[in-house]
Amino acid sequence: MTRVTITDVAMAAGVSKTAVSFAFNNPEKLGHATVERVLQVADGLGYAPHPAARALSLRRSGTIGVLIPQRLSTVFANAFLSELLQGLGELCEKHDLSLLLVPPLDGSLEGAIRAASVDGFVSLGLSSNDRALETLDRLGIPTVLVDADGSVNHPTVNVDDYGGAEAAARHLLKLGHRDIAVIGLPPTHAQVGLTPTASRRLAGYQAALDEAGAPAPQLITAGISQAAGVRAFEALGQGKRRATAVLAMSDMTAIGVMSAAAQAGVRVPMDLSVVGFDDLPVAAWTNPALTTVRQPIVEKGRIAARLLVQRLQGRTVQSPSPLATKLIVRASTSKPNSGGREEVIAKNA
Amino acid sequence: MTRVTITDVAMAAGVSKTAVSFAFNNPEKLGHATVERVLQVADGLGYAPHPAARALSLRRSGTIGVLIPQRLSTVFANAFLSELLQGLGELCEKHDLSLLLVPPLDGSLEGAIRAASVDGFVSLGLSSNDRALETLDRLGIPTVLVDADGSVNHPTVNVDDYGGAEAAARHLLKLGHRDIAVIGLPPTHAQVGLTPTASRRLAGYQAALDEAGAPAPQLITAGISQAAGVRAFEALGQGKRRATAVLAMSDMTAIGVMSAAAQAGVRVPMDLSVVGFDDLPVAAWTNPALTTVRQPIVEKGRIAARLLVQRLQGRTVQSPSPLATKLIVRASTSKPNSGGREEVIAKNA
DNA sequence: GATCGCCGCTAAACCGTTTTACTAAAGCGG
DNA sequence: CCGCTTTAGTAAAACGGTTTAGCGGCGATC
Repeated sequence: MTRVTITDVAMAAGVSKTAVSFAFNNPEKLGHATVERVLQVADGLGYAPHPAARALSLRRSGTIGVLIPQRLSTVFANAFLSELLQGLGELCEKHDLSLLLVPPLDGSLEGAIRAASVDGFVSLGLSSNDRALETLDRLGIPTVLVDADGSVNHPTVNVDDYGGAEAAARHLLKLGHRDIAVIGLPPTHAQVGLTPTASRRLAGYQAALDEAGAPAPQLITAGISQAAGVRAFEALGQGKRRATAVLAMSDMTAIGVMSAAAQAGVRVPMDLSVVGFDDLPVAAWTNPALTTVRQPIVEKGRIAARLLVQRLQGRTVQSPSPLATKLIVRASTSKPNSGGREEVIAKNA
Repeated sequence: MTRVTITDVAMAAGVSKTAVSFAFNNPEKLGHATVERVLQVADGLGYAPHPAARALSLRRSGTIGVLIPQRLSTVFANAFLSELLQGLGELCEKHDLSLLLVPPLDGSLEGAIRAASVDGFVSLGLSSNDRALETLDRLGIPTVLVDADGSVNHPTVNVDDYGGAEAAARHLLKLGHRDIAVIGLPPTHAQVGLTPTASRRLAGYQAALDEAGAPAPQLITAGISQAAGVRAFEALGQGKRRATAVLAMSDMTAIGVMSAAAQAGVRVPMDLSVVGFDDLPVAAWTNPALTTVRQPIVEKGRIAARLLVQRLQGRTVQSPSPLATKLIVRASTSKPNSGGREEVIAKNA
């Protein structure tokens, strides 16, 4: 039992392949009666055009790829991608496009790129020297960058990472913190240095600290996951002068820090203030609710998809200016030592 | 500037197309020197085989589709899919497969199915009478069902929804609740009745209530999202006899109920007990932490992917027995009126 | 009454791979 | 030096669609 092809339909309807193709795609080129009959026969046989054959002939697949620099099990543990896909999905559905998730294949993003049958890519967090970008250019596949360095070749969607980070650090400084730890995003797959996002945020933190004459922060490089936050909390303890506040570059990391803190009997925010980044939905539900920097992730996805669709339609597009970020102050930050262990115990007694 | 094809490489290397193909796929059929030269030339030209052409010729695309019965922006608002994709992704990466997200195109899942260039499908929450299933059968695409009715044609991965629901209801009954509301999942796209999952859970709730001789629950049909939970909470208020406990079929819905409750000054669990379903990571972080039924979503994804891969390799596979669910008791449930508003106020006074 | 244009349809080329069947040359034992 | 088997490579036929160029027939035009 093999798949029914256009030839089968043509024979069954007593017409040529061309006629069948026209019946579906250019019905006005055929007599009304013929169209009717062909469609009837096709339906009866359960015919559906072979997607790959169609893609080969049309030179388009109706699919856009999402280039993901890490393993799916890692990256889906963070709601960031979910949010982005909401935005991407919204536009894709509007334009009848499918979404292909493209993680590194066999450890290599470049291989995955070559193997993906897509009309264009939305690529996440690639720095401008990434070899994957080079591959994209050589293949000439339209691409929109998200969370990347500015690029001449490709439109790029970014948020104001620098400003958001600066606001977060200033918030802590204003509360009176001096000893601050920064938990950085680790380099992703085959990335030489920091991700573009991470380095912009780091610069923002640094600027605020410098401005206030605060000492250099303890820099901890952890992952993007909750588990990474736990590890980061442990690293925190080892410093001679324990930081009173933590700036995390992702909400999930911040959550990991908070849960590890709770485990260790360190109270947030009394003993340790924690600031996240992203403002994922979950940030509002944690206990205490997380102070964090909001970035419009869904909107980022929408814009990226819109830009890509426009490029696919042949229009030339420009990178939008960075989207605004905003500090959302909730309950995970307070003045340092605003109720240390002893103090709390005393109160309860 | 057009894409470089196998013919270009062949000409540049002074060999036939066949030789180029062999150099990549059957190097042992060629002389060592030739292979070397061809690969060199190909690399120099930046050649990558056209995925669609390859798929057409090989009769496989190296992609598996995830059939999603709702819009991406809806379904990604719930971490359920993220979890499932972690499991699916894990196995796909191991087997060098990509994942294509296939939501209803233009409102129709069937159209999306026909247009998708995939080797197989993992399909979510389709009931056995869904027309999409019929389409899959006619096209003869290997499919594994998740959260579906048992099917003769396709292996199916399910969890013990009935048992989990029963345990949840019993928990509330044991605490002393009698007036219980059930918040059901709504029918998904083009679904005639409840989703298979929803009806199994409903049966489980019902069985426990019947067994205890409790009155029939107030049945509220809301969505899967947090917003749906908020709506459900409002519907709750309208009944003459206000329920003292809520059984939600999804953690996100439960969270929506809790936040709406907080907004309305109704305290959880003192005034209202809430039980979720899924045990998404977020359930542990809410305030109060959510009592819920745990199901192994990641594992479900892994198993579904493994089954599909085996089918693709030509092996015949059997549906595994339903995976265990487990009630996780946290802080969102307690005895009814265990501290009603008045009581609390009195205490504080 | 020949010509023009239009309608309805088809043959054949093309998209870019893989693979089967075949050939020319080389190696080798007798 | 002659047949026989490898070896190294190629031509051509798939795979299943779309699209271009063209062809016969027929009513309207001059």
